[in-house]
Amino acid sequence: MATIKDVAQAAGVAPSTVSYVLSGSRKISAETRAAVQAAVEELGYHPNAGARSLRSTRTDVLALALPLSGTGYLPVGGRFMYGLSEAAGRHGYLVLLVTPPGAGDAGAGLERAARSRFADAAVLMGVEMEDPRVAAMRVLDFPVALIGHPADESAAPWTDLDWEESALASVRALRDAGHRRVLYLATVEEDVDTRRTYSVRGIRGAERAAAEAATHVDVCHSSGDPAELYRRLDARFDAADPPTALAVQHPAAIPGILRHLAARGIQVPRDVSLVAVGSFPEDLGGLDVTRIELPVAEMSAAVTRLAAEAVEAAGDPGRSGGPSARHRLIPPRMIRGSTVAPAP
Amino acid sequence: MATIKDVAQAAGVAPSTVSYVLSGSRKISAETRAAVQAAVEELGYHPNAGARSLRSTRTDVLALALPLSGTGYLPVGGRFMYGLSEAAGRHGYLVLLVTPPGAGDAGAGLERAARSRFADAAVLMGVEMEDPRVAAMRVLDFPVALIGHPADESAAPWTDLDWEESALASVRALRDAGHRRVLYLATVEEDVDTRRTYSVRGIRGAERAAAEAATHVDVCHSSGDPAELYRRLDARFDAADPPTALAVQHPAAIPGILRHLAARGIQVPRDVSLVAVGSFPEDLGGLDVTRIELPVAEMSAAVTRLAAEAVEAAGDPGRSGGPSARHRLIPPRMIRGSTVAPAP
DNA sequence: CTGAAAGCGCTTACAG
DNA sequence: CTGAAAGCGCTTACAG
Repeated sequence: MATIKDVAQAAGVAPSTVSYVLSGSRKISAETRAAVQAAVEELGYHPNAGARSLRSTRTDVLALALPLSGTGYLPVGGRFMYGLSEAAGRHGYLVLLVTPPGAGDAGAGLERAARSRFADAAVLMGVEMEDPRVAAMRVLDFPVALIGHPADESAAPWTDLDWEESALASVRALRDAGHRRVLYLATVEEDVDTRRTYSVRGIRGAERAAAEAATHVDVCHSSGDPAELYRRLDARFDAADPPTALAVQHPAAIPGILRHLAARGIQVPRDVSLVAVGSFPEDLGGLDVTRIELPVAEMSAAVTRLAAEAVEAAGDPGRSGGPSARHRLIPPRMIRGSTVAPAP
Repeated sequence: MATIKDVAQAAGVAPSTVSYVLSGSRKISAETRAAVQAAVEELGYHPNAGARSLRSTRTDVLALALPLSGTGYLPVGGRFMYGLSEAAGRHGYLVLLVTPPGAGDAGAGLERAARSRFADAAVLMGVEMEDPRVAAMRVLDFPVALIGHPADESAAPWTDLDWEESALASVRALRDAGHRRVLYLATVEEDVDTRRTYSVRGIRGAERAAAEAATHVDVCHSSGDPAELYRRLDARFDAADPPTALAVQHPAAIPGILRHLAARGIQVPRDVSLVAVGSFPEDLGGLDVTRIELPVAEMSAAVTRLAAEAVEAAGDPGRSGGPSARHRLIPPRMIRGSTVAPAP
């Protein structure tokens, strides 16, 4: 593989000059620059990543800390990996996947990635309200940006869909259609239990909706086990006062829910209205569901920008006064489908 | 961040001794080793990745070349990212995502990753029958392993589900249930057109099934646009001799297909039987579909092993005689669900 | 069984 | 406008 020396020799200049041409951090005569660029092209030269990072302490890599799999949001993980890889690429970053450790200690793989300087910053997925990884990275003085809206908004830069407003808007849309008994199906309970930000904030929004209006909102946790989920639904629909509408923050379950309800003779939207909270079109099996979509591309772009800023800030001296805690909270956008009808 | 010098100082030994303790490539007295390990622990030392790779030409990173998104297999990408990250982790590797370039030149991002030595080897997804990335990486002498069964089986090490046998087995299962007119719904046509290995081989299997037996097999390409897909289905079901069974290699479309057929009064399995070729349970919206599952964990483990071997081989001298072209072709395993019934 | 030293390929003050 | 030189943090022959 060609090194900077090879390029320098081919161009008839010093290695340092090649470096300056490539970084653009010094004025170079047009002649010299052209010669160097020709040599670079000719030799297919790309600077060695290890040498560059050793010297400059920049790797041009973002570590993406994956959430534990096995939750109801598995498909989401894949979307963010794609989305972040693309957004990061536009900023000149590559994305390194960091799988969560088997047990206990939050951020073992992440900590290794940080301490070994595999990356310049970490992007955290599956963020919890009080996420231990944030503190762990702060100790290491390692920049982070979160996909998730943590309890302490100034703990680290973050971006998220406004799940609280999303849940609220979903219930309101059903209320405005005349529904007075709404079942809010939250995320799977593992996510609730670990206090994932989207779980907690979605439920919070549902509870706010319950408090504000003439609509009764029953909050029920979903389950990764369809049979268990259907039992919970049945309990509600067997009750004296069954819901007339559903807001569902577990979009992957929606096709199955519709099938289960249909088997009970319950049609959407004839008998029950439905809104999906934070979904992709693909989650819905081609159904034209009224929904709030998860803006993955926008969130990926935002978190990349925040991470890049955090990297810059870590280099600067003016940063010592604590994290700047910029964030981007994305308001919900409702997409009207055909699953909301006036209450019977 | 602690360096090897800090550890050496704390342990009262030379830096080289620390290195030897960590690599295990030299006999070290128990005393010395204990002192070094204590210092490593104490300081939370992790060797700098850049320095290590600069010196040893090992990065402990695998580059995962992503397929273009937007195909019918988007969810699959996410599964492999998770699966590979986990499998790679067990072999001591981290996974770096490499997004395909916007246009033309196959492997620009990949080529950069290879030339800059961001990784020790590349794992290719979305492999085409004659994949230009394989040749590109060979020129660079960069090890690869493929998730996909290429035309030239000895071009590079690879693993794949045996899609040809999978399609064959699916049609045979339907034939054995008495079906004589089977519609094979292949992958989305973009994948067929780019000659993705799973597309081509799935169709090949369907055609073999057509040739071998008293069953008529109609091969139809799927579409990422549901409306278009349903038009194609309608054309078949409106024909004089409509199919009595479907084998579907586009699992994400199955919930929608069932809904569309139901709207036409066609019930599964009463009127039409169905087999899914290469799916995940989640693709199927909780339906108990008779299917051949895509063994992501097994494939991830296999491709990791192949990549690791390719890295070793690249270091060895005995390798110059061309690629060893090991592979692992995984036979289909049929999971019986409730969507296959005797032919009417 | 352990250490001193060279050098991997860069970047960036220092010098002119 | 350009170059010679130091050094980032490791690994690994070389030496004892």
